[in-house]
Amino acid sequence: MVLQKKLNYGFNGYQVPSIPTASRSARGRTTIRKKHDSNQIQAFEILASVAGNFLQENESSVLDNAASAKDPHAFIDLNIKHKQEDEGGSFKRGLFEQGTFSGVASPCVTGSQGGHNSQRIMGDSSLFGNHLEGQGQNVLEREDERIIHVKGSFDRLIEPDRRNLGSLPNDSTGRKLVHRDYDENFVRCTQLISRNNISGSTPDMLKLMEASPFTSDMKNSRDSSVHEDSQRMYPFKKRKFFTQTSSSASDRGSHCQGIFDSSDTRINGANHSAAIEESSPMAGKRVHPGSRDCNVKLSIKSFKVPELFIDIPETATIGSLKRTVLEAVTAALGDELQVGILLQGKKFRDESKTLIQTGISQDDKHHRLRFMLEPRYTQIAPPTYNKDPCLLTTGSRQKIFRQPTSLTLQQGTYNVSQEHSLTKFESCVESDHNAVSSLTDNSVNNNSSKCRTLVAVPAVNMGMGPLAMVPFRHKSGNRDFSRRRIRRPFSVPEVEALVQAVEKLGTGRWRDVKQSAFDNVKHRTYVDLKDKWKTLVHTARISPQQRRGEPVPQELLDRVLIAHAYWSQQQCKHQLKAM
DNA sequence: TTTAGGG
DNA sequence: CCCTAAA
Repeated sequence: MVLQKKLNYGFNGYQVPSIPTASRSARGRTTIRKKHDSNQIQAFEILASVAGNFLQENESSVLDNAASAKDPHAFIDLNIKHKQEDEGGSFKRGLFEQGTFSGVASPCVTGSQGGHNSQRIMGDSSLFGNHLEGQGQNVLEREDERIIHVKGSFDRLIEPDRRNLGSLPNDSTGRKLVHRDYDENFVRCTQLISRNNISGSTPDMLKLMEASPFTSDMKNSRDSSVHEDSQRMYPFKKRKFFTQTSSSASDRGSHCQGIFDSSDTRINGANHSAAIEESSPMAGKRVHPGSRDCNVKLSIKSFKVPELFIDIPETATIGSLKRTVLEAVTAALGDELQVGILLQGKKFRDESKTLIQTGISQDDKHHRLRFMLEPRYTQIAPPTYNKDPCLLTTGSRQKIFRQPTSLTLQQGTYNVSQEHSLTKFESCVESDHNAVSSLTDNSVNNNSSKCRTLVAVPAVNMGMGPLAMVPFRHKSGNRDFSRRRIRRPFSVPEVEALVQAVEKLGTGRWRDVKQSAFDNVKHRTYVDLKDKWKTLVHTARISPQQRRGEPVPQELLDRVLIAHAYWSQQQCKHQLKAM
């Protein structure tokens, strides 16, 4: 029942320090528990070197350079961008100063939300996704086994959601079509393996990034599951403490929860670009004294995670796999991490020095800039964010607690025939064609014109400094967090069903509409349907050229307008009667 | 919980 | 899609 085949994934990611242990509860659930004495974080290093303007001048050398790294454990690809100060898209150093590490973990591109005090950091999961997807076929191939081990590079266990494990179906027979919904995916992650066991199979990250196997190999796969969420992002959304204990979305119960700090933080992202920006109070202070016209932009393009073992049912979707991995990565990064700076092998402690003063910003390939992830000294005063971007830290203001997610996989044969009636969806196997289209717009912030890249070379495998032993999470308590649901564009058949239902029931009875046409579609809530109708009406009113996504047949849009007009009128009549 | 709307 | 005030 449990795996035998191990799939190797090259996660571009951090070497994740903390290693919780997994255990099984009586109910067979896998839970994550911190090992008593491994409740610590191993510091690890990311070695980087300034490599000049390669993005522009010699990108291939960068790739080669990085690719030649022998130690797969941790290398990080950084961009340093010199950018003329311009109000529009200037880099905000805030992130580095305040440093949500999660933002680093997920290559981030964020647009500053003008006028918002809150930060919205969109992290990118595609980085993981591409790799996973690239080998996702392997997963799909394993149909004879219930569980598949996914071996990545990650020093950490992932924990499934305890809440829904119980719902893991034992049997797929006799089930009717089910949605392949993340929320129904069950993922079990149990053990981890030595970090050294990379099997040499850890794909070169950079190459993967270039090749993006998923897009090339999976694109034509018949199994839409391969497509599923290929380009999706999994933003984390922070919740306000003490508010909203439940969500209206019915299918969110199994989402992992956690807590972010009180600022509104989002993680989201774009493909492989790793520009990191942040809108924050710090944004206004980004000008370095003495170098006010030249910012150094650092962006972590990629990173590798040592090893990760996941037990995952073969019936799990690629999407759930991705999510699991992402979950693990983000969870592992958690809080309590900070980044130390090593310059030429020595820890650089003077945070007041500027990049220029330290030479980091210079076009110098010999600086050997390193970053070191390390536990945060709890007894240490919070880093001074305002001073120097050299220290990335999760910072006290940016606590991000995460809990492993639970993905329950509704086992069941995924029926390709996609039987659906116009009025009732019992199976929704969309292939999300249009999800792809929205992704071209990444790396927006990569103004490569003045971009330098720090090529990370593999870190010397050590990093067990004195800081290595620190409780991973000594602060327990509120960990509630939920993530934004994945985007699931409505397919045409769904739209048709919706239209038909609304034609029949009207626009004010979304619960009935849901029940009528989407009763078995768990990921479509009545709110979703209502929202979709709203957008449909809007879509129908705008010119076809302005429409995006999978085109909805004009005929349907016409019906939308008609139905909308009709029911609006009915509503008016009712209101008049009531008066 | 649903509805209705703004974000 | 999310968040929420209202119903």
